[in-house]
Amino acid sequence: VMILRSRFLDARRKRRNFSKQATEILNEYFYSHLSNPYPSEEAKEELAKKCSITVSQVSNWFGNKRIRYKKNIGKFQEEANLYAAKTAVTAAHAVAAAVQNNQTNSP
Amino acid sequence: LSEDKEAPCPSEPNTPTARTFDWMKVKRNPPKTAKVSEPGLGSPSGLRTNFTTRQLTELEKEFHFNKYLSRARRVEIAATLELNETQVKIWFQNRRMKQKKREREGGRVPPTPPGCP
DNA sequence: ACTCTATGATTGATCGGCTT
DNA sequence: AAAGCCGATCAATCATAGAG
Repeated sequence: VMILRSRFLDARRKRRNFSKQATEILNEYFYSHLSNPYPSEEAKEELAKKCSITVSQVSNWFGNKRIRYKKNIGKFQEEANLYAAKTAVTAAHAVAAAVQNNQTNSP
Repeated sequence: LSEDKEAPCPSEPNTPTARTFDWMKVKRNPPKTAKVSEPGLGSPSGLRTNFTTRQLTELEKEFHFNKYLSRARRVEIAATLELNETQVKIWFQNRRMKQKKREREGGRVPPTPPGCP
């Protein structure tokens, strides 16, 4: 029975927490998209690059975050308010800037 | 300014931030492992089946032989390992996804990157 | 040093969409 | 109409890193 556990004991063993900065970026995205925290493949790639982690790790992070968030919304209330206030506006401005930048550009 | 498009708030129209969106309400149906018409076998409970080492070893062996299973082969495997055909089918599906994920992300980087004490 | 919580990864199984 | 596959996700769990 216990030997059945030895089935794994592989990668899952040596785990490293992401850098404080990476977590910051992921949380900013999560809370600024709380209405629909499902980044597209492209968004995941971008986040992965910014965080210096793999796309799979980004997927794992969002998967865990979503499940754990809805499991106990109250526990994340503070964090939610913190990031929502800090990034919501910034995100909107970023989008506007991107659109404008896209228009004035012609490669 | 205009508001966003989504705002499914059933109750509690209050709360400045952190509203309840529908993705937070998503609930998955419990696993239907085993058939109701097949008594005495497997586990009718809606619990996640824990595959034994023997089962995993056999499945893995078969996978290396064929990435895809034929109906006949699936029936054989299922009988031998005491699993549903569905479980075997799903296992192969997940295994293929896992394989693809590895190939995609196996873009070596661990040869000599960070510390190696 | 130890107990308890936070967190990354794994995986059997589900959901929706598309193909055969 | 039905069954299989894909891609994404869920949900429970494992094992470890970190807080107290």
